[in-house]
Amino acid sequence: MKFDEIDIKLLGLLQNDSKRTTKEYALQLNLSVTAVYERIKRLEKLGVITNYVALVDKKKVNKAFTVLCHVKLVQHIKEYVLQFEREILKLNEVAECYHTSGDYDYILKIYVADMEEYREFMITKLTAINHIGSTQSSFVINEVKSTTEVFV
Amino acid sequence: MKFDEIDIKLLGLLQNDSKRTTKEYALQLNLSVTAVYERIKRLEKLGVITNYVALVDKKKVNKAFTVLCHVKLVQHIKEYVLQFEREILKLNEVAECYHTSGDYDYILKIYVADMEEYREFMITKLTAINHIGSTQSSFVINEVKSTTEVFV
DNA sequence: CGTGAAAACACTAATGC
DNA sequence: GCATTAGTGTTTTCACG
Repeated sequence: MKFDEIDIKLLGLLQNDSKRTTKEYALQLNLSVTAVYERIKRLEKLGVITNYVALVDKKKVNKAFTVLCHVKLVQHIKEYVLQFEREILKLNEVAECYHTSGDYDYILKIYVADMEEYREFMITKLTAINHIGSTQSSFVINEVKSTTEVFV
Repeated sequence: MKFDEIDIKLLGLLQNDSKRTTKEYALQLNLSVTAVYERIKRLEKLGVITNYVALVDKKKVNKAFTVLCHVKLVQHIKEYVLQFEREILKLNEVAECYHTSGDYDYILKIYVADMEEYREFMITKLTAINHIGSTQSSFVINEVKSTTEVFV
């Protein structure tokens, strides 16, 4: 897939604010409205842009307590892996879950209200999943950087 | 701040797809177009919805190699912390950076094309920052779950 | 890629429930 | 706080040059 300078700039703009008008993007890119419109449609059709979403302030909805939790399974049997992953998908508190190399098997990003809610989550939901060997929770002290933008 | 059931449903809808028409949301919520419109405006004004963005498929833009990098500083002096954080903000490859409790000081999410680009990033950009004690890279084998939604 | 025109939608406002 | 209606102005969308 080939992207020129304009595509890359446009992706940058759309990844930071998708609610502006095509006219505004056109002005910034020194193009006509249709040209921009067609580029956007092309990026959508190609699947480069997967969707458009609203971003929510965690503090305003009382989910400002972020935890990065490292999980190790007791064994790496396919059955255990699949079951763990299936269960994780059901947990709304888990925003992200990555199967990783290194000391732990999985790294999860979890949004809850506070420590109490996290405790509750750990006891009743996370460790309720079978085959978990150990967990190590890293509490987020400060969000230095947090962007959804993939820099092309 | 108070949110009723409808607000919560609406936030869920908008966090998953913000490009639908007010009419469509109205239908799903069994409300009129104006009612939904006013709720959205209220959520925006209150700062609950911070902005709207396009999400990009990392694979399609050749940034599918995700690394979670754990960073430890040599010392936790304010000056070192601030300098590190200031430098991190400049690195486009770093999508997220959290100051955390636990064994490491920071956990970073990094998007690059492949291992080679990661190596280059480590050498020329990350470890070029002063006061870094040690790093530990966890490579993402599989993205089990990845959502921008904050579950209210 | 640009122009121009029609269709769809966002937005505002007023009335009444 | 919501439904309905009506009206205006933008924006999206698309045929065509």
